[in-house]
Amino acid sequence: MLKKLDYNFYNREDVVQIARELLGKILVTRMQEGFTSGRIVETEAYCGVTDRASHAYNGRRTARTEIMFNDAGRGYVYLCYGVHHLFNVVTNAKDVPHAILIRAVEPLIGLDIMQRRTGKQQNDFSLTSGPGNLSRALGIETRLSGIDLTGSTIYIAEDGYSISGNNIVATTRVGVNYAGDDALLPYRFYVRGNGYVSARKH
DNA sequence: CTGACGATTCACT
DNA sequence: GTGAATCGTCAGC
Repeated sequence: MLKKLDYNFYNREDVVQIARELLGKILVTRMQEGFTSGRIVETEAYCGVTDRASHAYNGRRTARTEIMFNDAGRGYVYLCYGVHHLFNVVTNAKDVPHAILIRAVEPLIGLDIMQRRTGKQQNDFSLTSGPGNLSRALGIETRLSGIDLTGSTIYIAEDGYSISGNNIVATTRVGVNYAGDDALLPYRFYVRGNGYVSARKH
């Protein structure tokens, strides 16, 4: 049975620890097309004002990033390369702009809906591998940015499944070379051996 | 108002 | 491995 993660899960200080804990949890969307869900197998932590890789680095506060300065438990969705909708979870207290990028899930429910949304002919790993692909499969778009993750449209739940520490790989984040030394931080986590983990499996 | 560019993906060589 | 797609965002003028 599913138990939705509540405000107290998101409203904690250690964004890196939360990113690790999100592995094995279930991301659910309930849209017009129906119910879809997938188990989270890859995440990245973004540590706000002190993290050069974060959109909120150095307190950069704009219309787009404002949602990260909001209270915990919201979704932050933004458009990347004009094409891809990337889904993040906002954590920690109001005015502390921590966020966690969900980079890959393993599909659980609604495979037919996911295939329809993505137009994929086959059900291969690419269906929900990578932040752009999983958002498309689950129907997540930028217009949903700011959504309350304790609501019923998008939420994350646990079902008792857990991943042992030695099956969690910690490594550097993808596509953040511009971040100088912060690009070297081990803020990316994924499930060892899972086929849905996106590029650069080391 | 303008220009540069991105927490990516995919087709093609 | 390389390059194009594609457009909202944001700094700078």
